[in-house]
Amino acid sequence: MCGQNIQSVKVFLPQTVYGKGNIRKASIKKAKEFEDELKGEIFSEINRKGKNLLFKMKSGKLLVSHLKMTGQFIYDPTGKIEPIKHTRIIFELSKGRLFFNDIRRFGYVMYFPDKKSLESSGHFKDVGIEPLDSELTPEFMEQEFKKRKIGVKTLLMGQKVVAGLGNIYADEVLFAAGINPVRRTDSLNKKEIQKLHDSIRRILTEAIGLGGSSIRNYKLATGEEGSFAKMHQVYGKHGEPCPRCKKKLEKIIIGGRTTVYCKNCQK
DNA sequence: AAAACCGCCTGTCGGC
DNA sequence: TGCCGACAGGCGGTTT
Repeated sequence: MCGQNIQSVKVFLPQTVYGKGNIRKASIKKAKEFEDELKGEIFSEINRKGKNLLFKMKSGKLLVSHLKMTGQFIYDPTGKIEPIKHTRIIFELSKGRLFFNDIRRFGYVMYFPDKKSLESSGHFKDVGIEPLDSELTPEFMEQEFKKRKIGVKTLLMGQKVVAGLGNIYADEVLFAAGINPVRRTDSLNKKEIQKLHDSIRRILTEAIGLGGSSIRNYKLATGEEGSFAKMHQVYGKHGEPCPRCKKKLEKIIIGGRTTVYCKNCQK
């Protein structure tokens, strides 16, 4: 896909290309702007920051995308694949087409004219350190944990300190570390934070190796399914016996999200 | 100021 | 069989 020229762009769902905070202010004009600005551009590189995708054009123009729950990019070099009911954007390329599909309309693809405008937008101001980055040290975590009075799962789910953990991995990591998800971050001691840090590294590394979790049809870019779901210890298993102590796994709601943990093993 | 809560979305599934 | 409510969850915006 990189090196390809964009012949034309068609936005089918205008809210897909709105800026942060402008989702409600529907405007067809903005979609037209998006289409016009990208016409003739050439894809040069694709990167990732937390859960965001960053597409860079040869001219310096940028696209920032978040897939949220159900978004997907499909590149079809043959040009034979047809759009589906949930196709929100089509990029006509010099060779084939790129689709942005999204069933639930949470995802977006935002346009920025250059790096400076992206920076000044503050779009990434709440995206913290990558969980597998060597900069995410136990010492850094301890320092961040100390200055907050929120539950440890809430912190892991928010992206401000650690970027990229969602509901599945927050639950799995806390189980592995033996930490109760409602524990306040400022109550965790050095040893617990060390264990949490190690669990984050171990579980994410393993999950990536297995291609992720692929619950409910989520797939890899290749169309294959990840197999980490087989390794889940607690996610989606409330009512079942704890794999460690055999006591019943509990289900609670934290921040509106289902949380499964073992009352006995997670202190 | 910080933390908790709400709303956006549609497909799927269980219960009646 | 079909309807209908509950559920799935990232995270910005709003309320407490």
